Amino acid sequence: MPNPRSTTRATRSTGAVTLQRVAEHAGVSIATASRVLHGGTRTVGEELRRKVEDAARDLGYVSNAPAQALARSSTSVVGLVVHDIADPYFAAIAAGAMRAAKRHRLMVMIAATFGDPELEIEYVRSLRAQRARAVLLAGSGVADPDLTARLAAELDAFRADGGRVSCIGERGVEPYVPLDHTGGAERAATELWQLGHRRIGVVAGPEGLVTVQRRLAGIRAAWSRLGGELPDRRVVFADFTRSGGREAALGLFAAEPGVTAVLALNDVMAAGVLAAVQDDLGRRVPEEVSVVGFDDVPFAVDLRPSLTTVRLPLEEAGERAVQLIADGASPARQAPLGVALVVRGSTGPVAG
Amino acid sequence: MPNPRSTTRATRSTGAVTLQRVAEHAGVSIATASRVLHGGTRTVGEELRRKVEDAARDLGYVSNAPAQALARSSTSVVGLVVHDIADPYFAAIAAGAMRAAKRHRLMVMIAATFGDPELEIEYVRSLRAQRARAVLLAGSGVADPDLTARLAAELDAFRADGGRVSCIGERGVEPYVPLDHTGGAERAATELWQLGHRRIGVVAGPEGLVTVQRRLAGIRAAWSRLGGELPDRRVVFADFTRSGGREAALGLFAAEPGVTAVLALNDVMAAGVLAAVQDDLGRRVPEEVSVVGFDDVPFAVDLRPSLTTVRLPLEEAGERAVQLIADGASPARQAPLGVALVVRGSTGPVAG
DNA sequence: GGATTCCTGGTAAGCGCTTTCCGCCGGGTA
DNA sequence: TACCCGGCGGAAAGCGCTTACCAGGAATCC
Repeated sequence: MPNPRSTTRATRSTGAVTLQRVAEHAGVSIATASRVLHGGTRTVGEELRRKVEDAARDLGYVSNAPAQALARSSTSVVGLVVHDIADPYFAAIAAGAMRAAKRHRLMVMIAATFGDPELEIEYVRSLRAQRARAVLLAGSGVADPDLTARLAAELDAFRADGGRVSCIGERGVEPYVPLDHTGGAERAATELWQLGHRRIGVVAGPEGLVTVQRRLAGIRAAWSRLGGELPDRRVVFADFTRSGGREAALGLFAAEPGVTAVLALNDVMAAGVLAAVQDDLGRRVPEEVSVVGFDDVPFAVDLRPSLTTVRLPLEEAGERAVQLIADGASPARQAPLGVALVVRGSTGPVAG
Repeated sequence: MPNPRSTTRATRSTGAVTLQRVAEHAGVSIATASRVLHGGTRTVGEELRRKVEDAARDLGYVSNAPAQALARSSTSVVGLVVHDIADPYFAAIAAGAMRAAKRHRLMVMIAATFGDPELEIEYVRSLRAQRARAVLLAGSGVADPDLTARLAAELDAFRADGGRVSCIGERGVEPYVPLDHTGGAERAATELWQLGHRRIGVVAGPEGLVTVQRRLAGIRAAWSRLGGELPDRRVVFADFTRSGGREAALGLFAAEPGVTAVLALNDVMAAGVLAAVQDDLGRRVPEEVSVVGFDDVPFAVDLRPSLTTVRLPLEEAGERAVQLIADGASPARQAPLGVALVVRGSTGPVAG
């Protein structure tokens, strides 16, 4: 008896219903049982089919996914790698992904890196060990050649093992769901310019993140096109969190009190900025200071004043990313998802 | 050649590094290789150990989790069943769970039921097929005997197959992480009473949810203990969403304009209530109407006025639930996690 | 009418790993 | 010197499932 658990298993014999048992119960070969229950390409006669189905029902058969995975060398699991699932940005993406996964009868395994790129690599590796059907990278990468290369190597290995890969936002990985960070940022900056703001500040996320760099580039591009100035001291980097936003805003206004508008690179930070400006600094929004966010997470509309922000169709992005993976084919470039500036109460014309 | 993929695999022979290959490369038996790489109980001599490790590294070996799962009949996957991962309540629980999972080197598979109890059962079944090590039920159940029984049956089957189960909040499933919904609700209601409110309204979630019933029971208990009245028409049920909260509040005030305070049964609904009261109805909070939420999700503090709410330690609950599962032992009853009323700006004394 | 297809059911060879034996070897012990 | 014991390596039997291949029987074709 090579496997000691077989003893154990005999004890709870009711629990471990195998295909074998079903086949015996139905009086057919296990090949036939397999064909009926896991639908191969072959047809099975009406009578036997019935018998097998009845037996499976009677015994309460549930297939053994690992065994199937081993035999078929493929699973129905997709891995989703995010920075932090409690962040509404990633939660929205995950929700979309899970919705699509349900349609495709896939299970979603989520791994949170908490911003650590090493962990991201480790998780891809782990997903490879799981023989996940695909991995979906949701978070922005960092602009580090070494890390990028190591991740790429891991992804290649994953693909070599037959897995698919997709990601949200451009990241040097194909296929991906395009997200126009730059364009959205340009639009936001342009809006501010049109409202008459000339001295704006930027509350940015971690400097290394590609997403941050893109959004920042969009702002810079728009600003210089319009003829404005954006000195480095008006751009402050912090964590992509509420307190990061609050502290960054405080720092920004301490150094540059004359700023009339601040662009936060995501809504969570914007919430912090709003708190800093109104509660800590006692300035009114939007009369004295305008604030713009990014992402349009669900609570943006509930901030006071409600937040003007760049809407990113996050749920849809999540869905698409899964489709990309599931549809087997076409890593065909798709139309970028529409980003739009949602103008709400936190922005207004610059004070006379 | 029984398996057609073996042909395919031969093609990508670089990708599929098996233990077998590692063993050959190292010049040892696969038993030894297994012992070195997957740490059995037996010791392996220094020299061979080295050889195996080198071979594994050179070849880029990654173990095949499904194969291991089959051989050991156990995995390192835990399933987490939530209603909706985009809801900050569940996102927080998930974040905690994933943090703990990382410590225990477990992978988390998340399934979203979108409130459908049938789906919940289906997912438990699916997790059973995956031979998940455990399943963690995060959402509230519905108070339906049939559904409850069927879920219980599925969970028993899961356990019979060797899986563990735990859940957040009492649900007739052991072990569980106690969450004092009732006590929290009592505290919130009491606070309102002490502020002088006598005519309060409740904006509740779906009537069938056990959590909703508990919270409601807490409010009713406190209210009747204090000597107040809470007629049914001042309790309105709706979806646990922002728009559910908004519409419910609108309905509540249409029927009972004299209400001076409303208790929303979660913060997301409270955001909707705040919008309805201030924007749609034009009443001031807290001067004319006080609003209390539940859960203390991250954005509660950013609502205007910032939301008075009952804090539930959600992340911690998620962590504990995973620990319960991982610690093998002790389904010992633990001290309930502390709930606390966080008084902020949305509540005030009843208008003279 | 005999040979060829089809169709459908069964047999059995793996998928990649774990773990039980078994055997060998060196060192105590009697 | 004979014997036993502890350590360490390997052979091999599965874990539960899929599927190529085979084998009859019925239907089809000259």
